[in-house]
Amino acid sequence: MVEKSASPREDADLFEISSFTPYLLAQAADAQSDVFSRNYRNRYGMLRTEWRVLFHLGRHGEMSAKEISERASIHKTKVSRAVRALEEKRFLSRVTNSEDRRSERLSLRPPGQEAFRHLCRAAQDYESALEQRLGRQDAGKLRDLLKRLSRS
Amino acid sequence: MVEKSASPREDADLFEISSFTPYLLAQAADAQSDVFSRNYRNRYGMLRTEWRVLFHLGRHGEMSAKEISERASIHKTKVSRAVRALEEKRFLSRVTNSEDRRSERLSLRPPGQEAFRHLCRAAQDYESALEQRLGRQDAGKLRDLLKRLSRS
DNA sequence: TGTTGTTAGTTGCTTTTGTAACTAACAAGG
DNA sequence: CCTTGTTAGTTACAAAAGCAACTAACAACA
Repeated sequence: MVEKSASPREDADLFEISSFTPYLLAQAADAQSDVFSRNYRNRYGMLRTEWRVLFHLGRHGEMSAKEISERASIHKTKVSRAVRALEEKRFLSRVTNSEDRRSERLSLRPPGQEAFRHLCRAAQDYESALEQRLGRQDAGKLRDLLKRLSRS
Repeated sequence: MVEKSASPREDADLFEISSFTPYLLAQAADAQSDVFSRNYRNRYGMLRTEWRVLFHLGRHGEMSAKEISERASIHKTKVSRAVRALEEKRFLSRVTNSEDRRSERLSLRPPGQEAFRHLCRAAQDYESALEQRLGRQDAGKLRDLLKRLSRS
């Protein structure tokens, strides 16, 4: 037993990518958004940004595109396109804000509210399944750690 | 104090998107890859998939595109494009496998090895900073949880 | 008013990703 | 040898994201 591996570098210099956090994050994010959002897309034909916008409008009520953009940290061009898509699906209505005619008050129409309720149920089911898988404690810990990471 | 909020839905039906795991994952993944990979891109002009491929070749030595694709769970078309880009930067060489001429043996050239070493150092620095921020215990816990999530 | 600077939102263009179809090489059986 | 089926890798096309430039509305002030 002279050599343990045929790796091209000394072990001291090696770094295991499979434990590299940004890599793990990307991997996990892909895996989970596949599980959830792909599913969701099939049902309502919505893209990820669209259901994020829907989520915010459903949860917090009438607001402007700017507010959504800030709250959700989504770039304004993405919000703009998502709003248009949701309007075309008749999920929301836009009314020019009379106080400041540059902006519009966005709000969910009944079909949008229905989709929001359905989305909430799906999200809750998803979280329950996750807690089953990771355990209640660890699922909570994960959310906590991810929140801390996002603030940077 | 009659109403606590002007939300359009009953609280019982509400679901807080800011605690929704797939959403938190996407947010955190974006934030962290910004911190790391954007930085890295500037230095070597590489995209995320490119340095992932580089990582695998540097760490495990000569292998085929197929093997990279399997080990790293990257779709073969992405690997194909990354390999071409790395070849154009003269970071790797491709030699047709004489055993099976459909595939090629890929290996890092000196500049690629240099980039790999630099990447390892940067990744280690990144992880150190993360451990400082989250604490050693929690950083480890995070990696552990993310690994469990990826297996699905 | 008119000028300058800022903000909300949209549009156009370029880069990147995802998907499906394709080529070339192989393998097994007739 | 000639099918038939499979595999490694590439290419072409469509969907999506990122970025910069643009329009319209506002605000402050000479």
